[in-house]
Amino acid sequence: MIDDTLYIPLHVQLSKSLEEKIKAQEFIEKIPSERELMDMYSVSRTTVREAVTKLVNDGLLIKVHGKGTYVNKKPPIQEWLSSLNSFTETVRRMGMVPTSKLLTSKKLKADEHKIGVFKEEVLMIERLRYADEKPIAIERHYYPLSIGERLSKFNLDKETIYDLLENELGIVLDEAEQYITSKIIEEHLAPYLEIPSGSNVLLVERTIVDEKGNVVEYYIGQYRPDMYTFRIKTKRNINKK
Amino acid sequence: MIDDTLYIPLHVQLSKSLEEKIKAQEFIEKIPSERELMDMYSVSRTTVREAVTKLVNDGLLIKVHGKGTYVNKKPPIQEWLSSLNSFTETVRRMGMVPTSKLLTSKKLKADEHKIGVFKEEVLMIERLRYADEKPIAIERHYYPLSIGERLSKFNLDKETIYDLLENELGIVLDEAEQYITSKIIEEHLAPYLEIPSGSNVLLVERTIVDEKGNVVEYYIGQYRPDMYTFRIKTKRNINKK
DNA sequence: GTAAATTCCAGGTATAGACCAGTTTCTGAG
DNA sequence: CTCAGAAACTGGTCTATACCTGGAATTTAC
Repeated sequence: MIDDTLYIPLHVQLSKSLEEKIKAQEFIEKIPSERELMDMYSVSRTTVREAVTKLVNDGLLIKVHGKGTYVNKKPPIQEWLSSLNSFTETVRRMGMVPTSKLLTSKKLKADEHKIGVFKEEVLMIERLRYADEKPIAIERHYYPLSIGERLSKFNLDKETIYDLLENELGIVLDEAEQYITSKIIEEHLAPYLEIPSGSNVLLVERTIVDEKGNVVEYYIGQYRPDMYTFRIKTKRNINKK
Repeated sequence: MIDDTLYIPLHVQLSKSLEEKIKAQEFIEKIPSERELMDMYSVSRTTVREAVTKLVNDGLLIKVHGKGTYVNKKPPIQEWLSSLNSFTETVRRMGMVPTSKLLTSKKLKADEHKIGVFKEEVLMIERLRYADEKPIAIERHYYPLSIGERLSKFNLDKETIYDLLENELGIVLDEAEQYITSKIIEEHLAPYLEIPSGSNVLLVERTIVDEKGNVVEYYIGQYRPDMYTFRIKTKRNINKK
């Protein structure tokens, strides 16, 4: 079950194994106690706790002192909003496989979509996003042409856009301002997400700027609320003095 | 420096001590090695690592294998209950007048609803929130009785609860974890928000803990999505070199 | 019968010690 | 003098052990 001849740390192997069993519904509500896991996998309690702590931080498990460790039944995908993450990163961290399908990629006059942040032409990229082959969201990215033209040379089905921006185009994503609300899905998009038209979606609107304050991206995402939750952890006094 | 006669766990004390020193610029770039910290504080390496790991997760420190642990010079922006949480403040900033109507205030057994967030009885406060006399949200706050009984002596139609908690009751709100998603409104609440039953609402779920990790509040808010948007400003966390 | 005490099992904290894996620095052979 | 290689750092992994606190069931006392 766990192989210590591999180079992979035991707590990582254990963590993955637990994650698979959770997804496979082998643990429905409660997972075995830490001491039981010690025996089951023949590792020390420290290793068990390290593996479990990882899954707790990822939001998959919830520990209750004196009772046990439980499977979190909230929607499977939770986006961590205290740092700027992409769909790809988020889905992957939840132990699922993210994929994309490119729907549209075209130039637009900035005023067509009433996008105040851009003045001239923009490139609009529309993608359908999947997690484990289930459609989760429709995302629309808008870029100034200077960025968009370089971006459109890549395979946007495979690549994660933010990696491309940062690593291939050398653009630094610095700050983002996001709005989250909910609305009725745009009629023609309902079939893509495999939900009835008239359903509600989570709407995310985002503007990203670089270090100099230039708008790098404007983004609109529509997410299935039964599959996606935004998660925010805040702590006081970190930057306050 | 560290007192093990207190009830506070050593790794928490150490973590706080390090956090203070980081903020006080006592560690400018690199913090002492784990083995040095062991000697400085007379604790085991496990304890040191636990304390450091916490600060790494919070984004204050960055570990580099073989080199050392460094102070993150771009700590993530973490908005507290400013734009994101305080209904009162948010509405006021939009130039509207926030008001409240107390719907319910009663004691409940804790066990029906939640897994282990509360152990004993709780006080539940249910309020209808208005902006310029239009109903916007229904909020439910749950408090342990020790807090709830003191809280219920105040006029909850007028006061903002978080001000009361901090300024009147002297309770320190330290960390909050929140989930934002969307769902169908609870049938009986639809008339309060003046929307058709079956409408979608923005759902916010939140747990706030104090410095020792005790749960101070559990909260559920249901917002009219046509009237309310959550705004979050984030900075990309750079975990590289 | 019911309430208090006991016991067991859960996670929480903490120690000491061993060894592994990158990185830098020192050192000695050529 | 150069530079390979050892030594001496760093964090990373892992074991074994001990005792604490919280929750719940069971036993015991009244």
